Parts: sequence; structure tokens; C-alpha cells
Amino acid sequence: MTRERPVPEATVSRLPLYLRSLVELAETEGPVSSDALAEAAGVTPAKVRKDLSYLGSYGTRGRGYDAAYLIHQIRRELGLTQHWPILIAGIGNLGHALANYRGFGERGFRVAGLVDADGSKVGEIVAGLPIRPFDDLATVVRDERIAIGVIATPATAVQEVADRMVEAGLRSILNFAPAVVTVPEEVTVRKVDLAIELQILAYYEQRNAALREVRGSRAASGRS
Amino acid sequence: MTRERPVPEATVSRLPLYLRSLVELAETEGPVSSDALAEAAGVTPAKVRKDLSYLGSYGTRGRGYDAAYLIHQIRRELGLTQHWPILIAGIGNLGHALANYRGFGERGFRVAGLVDADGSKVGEIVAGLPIRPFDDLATVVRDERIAIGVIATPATAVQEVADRMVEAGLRSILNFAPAVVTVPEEVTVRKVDLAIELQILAYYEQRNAALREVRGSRAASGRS
DNA sequence: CAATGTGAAGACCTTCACAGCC
DNA sequence: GGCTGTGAAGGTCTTCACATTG
Repeated sequence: MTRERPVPEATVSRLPLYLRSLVELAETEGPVSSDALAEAAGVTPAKVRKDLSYLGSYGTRGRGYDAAYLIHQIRRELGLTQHWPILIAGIGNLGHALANYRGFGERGFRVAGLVDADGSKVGEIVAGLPIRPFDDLATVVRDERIAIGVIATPATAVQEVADRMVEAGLRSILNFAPAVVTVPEEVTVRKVDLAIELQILAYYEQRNAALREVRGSRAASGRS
Repeated sequence: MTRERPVPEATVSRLPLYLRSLVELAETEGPVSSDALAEAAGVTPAKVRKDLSYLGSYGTRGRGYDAAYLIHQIRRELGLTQHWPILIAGIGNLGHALANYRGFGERGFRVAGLVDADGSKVGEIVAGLPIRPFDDLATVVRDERIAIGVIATPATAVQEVADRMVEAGLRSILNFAPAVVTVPEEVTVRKVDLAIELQILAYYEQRNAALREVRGSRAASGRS
């Protein structure tokens, strides 16, 4: 009789944030209130309470939440009770940085495979792992029980890499390349496009600069 | 009489995606329909039309959109008619990769300054630029007319770096460090947390793996 | 009394479906 | 005829405000 829990997508995307904040807050003693957690995570207290309520009633009215217990519950919900082995395809600038990123190890992941199509890179050791040929992708996935694939190749290669990952059995892909990728519906893809983040910032920068301009000239001409 | 155009946030965050897709589609001749653009960008046609309608009526009924013209309009809306000079603080693994990322140059940005608090790195040339001391941040911002700051330092340094950026006059910050940053309300901060993206994927991976499990055993026991 | 947990209200976003126009 | 542009409907997410409870 598994309880059907439709945790909203928006909530899921904030759980990791709460987790990160709780790990910091857990240093200090005593229970953590939704206000304190909200402050640490940079969201509103109401959001914290509603989000956490989807996981169950893990707080104590009048006191707050026990940090250690909540951490455990969120980890369980996110599936972070185990360390997930990940594979990185494309060991260029970004792939290198990702392979060496300490944060993954501390937060539930282990870089367990590296592949690259460039033969001259094969064999090179990065972050303690040898780069293997692109054609070994399926073998690495099987041998290392890889669960999540990370694409850090040039945009042109994305679709082929994704196809191979799906073929090898991966059902979760994180795509850093600036291109849309098409996969069967049972596969989850998330994307991070660094230039797009900057472009969004540029929009607000431009918009606010224009506002500052207007306010500036208003002030100069003495109007309120 | 400047027309007040409240382009929704969700739309703003998709404009860069349309821009990227249009640049690809512009190779081929003829107008681009909302269906074609939707396909290329990985969204629904209705969304494309509604999003574009906030910018104005730039399409032609019965035909579609002129790619070149739309590209121009979206660039204008996003403020990408100029190349924005950006500064990267923290030239470790990730900072290096960002400094060398070709995509920025192609999509409206120019890495114009690098700073790092580690004295032993100062002077080193990365992507054709010398790393300068953290204390020169304000000077670099002024001299290079930096508009956007990128934080790629360890989490512990984030708040100090952000404070310095704000003090130096920056109003747009992209934060890659896994920590919340507090800034005055006139400053826009966007964040990218690589581990969080993986944690969100882990949630769906776990959830879907459980579903596959159930389906598998159902099939095995002969139920529909 | 203090802080959670939650219905209800409201804001925002997406999808529908079709009138309007080329 | 074909495709845009858009009101209206339908969802989802956020915020409010307060009853509930340790």
C-alpha cells in the first residue's frame, strides 16, 4: 500500500537547497525553525513549511524541526542514501572541472567514469581516473553501475552522446552543452547552459540600468 | 511615453533558448513557423507564440517568422546588441573552464577580468588574461567597464566576494558557489549549483527506478 | 506561547481553441 | 489554407492567515 506522494516539481527543486542549509545549521544546537531555515536557504518561511509538509509532519509545533532528522528525511526523499556513480562524457575544459569538483563527493555522487571521443586524450588520468574511449561508454556504465550521465561535449556531439547513454541504459542525463537533446520519455534530462544564465542576467541588467537612468534624471531635475 | 512591457520572467528565461535555436535555423531559407521553432527549442508551439507575442507582433500570419528579424528583436530585448564585459572571481577548476569557455564570446559576452585571492596565482595568464589580485576587483571593474560578475570561488568566500562586487558597482551576479548570498535588492543574483542539479536528477532516477521495478514485477506476475 | 501544518485566496504560467489576417 | 496572436480556461505555485498542537 505504497502511499502516492505527488511532491510538486518546484518543491523537489528546493529540497537540495534545504539539505545544504540544514547541513550548515546542524552545527549549532537545538531545533531549527522554518524562519531560520528560510533565512539560510534564501526563501520564505511559508514556502519552507509547505514544502516540508509534502514529506510528512516532521516538525514539532512550538519548537521547530530537528536538523539531523530532517536531513535524514530529505536525503531519503531525494534518494541520497547511496552515492550515485556518474559518468562524464567530454573531458575538455568543463569536463575537467566537473571531474575535479569536490562538491560532488560531498553531496551524494562519485565520478566513476570518464569518456572522450578524442583518441589523443584516452589514457590520460584526470581526477584519478583514466579517460576511456567513447566506444567504451556502455562497458563503463555496466562495470561501474553508472546511474547518471553528464554531457560536457561540444554542442554538435550532444545527440549522439545522449543516444549512446540511453542505449547503455542510463535514464538520467545532465546536459551542459548548448543544444536541445531528444530522448525517449522515460529518460529525464536536465540542462545547464552557462551562456543562457548570463543572457538572462543581461536582460535584467539592461532593464535596471534603464530604470536607474530614469530615476537619476528625475532626481536631477528635481521631481519626486 | 515608453511603453511598459512586463515580459513574464518565465518568458525571459526562454528567450535565450529561442535565440540559440533561431541562429541554427537561420541557415535554412524561408520563414520559421512557431512549430519549427518549438521543435528546435524543445517547447510547445503555443508557448513560442505566446512568448513572442510579449515582444510585439513580429510574425506574419499564414507564413511564420523571419528568422533574421526575430533574432534581431530578441537580441535587442535581451540587451545583447553589445558585448558585455564580465569578471570572474576565483580561478580554480571551474573559473579556468569558464574563462576558456568559447560559448561566451559567441553569445554576447567577453571575459574581461580575472581575480583570485591566492597570491601564488596572481600574474598567471589564463585565456589570454592575467589573473589579478582580489583587491584589484574594483579597479578592474572600473577600467574594463565590467557589468556582470561571476563567482567561482569556494562557498566560504562567496559573501565577501559578492559584497566587494556590489561595492564596486556591479548589479548583476552569477554565483556558481554552493552558498546563499545576500545582496541589496537592486542587485540581481542568479545561481547555478552543479550538485543540486544532480540531486534533482537523483530524485527522479530513484522514483522512476521504483516505478520500473513495480512494472517489472507486475509483468512477471502476469497482471496488466 | 511559539511555531507547525494547511485550507483558501491569489498570482503566475501553460494550454486550448479559434478569430483574424496574410 | 495556413499560421499567428490572444482571450479564456485550466493548472501549478506562492502567499496568507489561522486553527492546531506540543
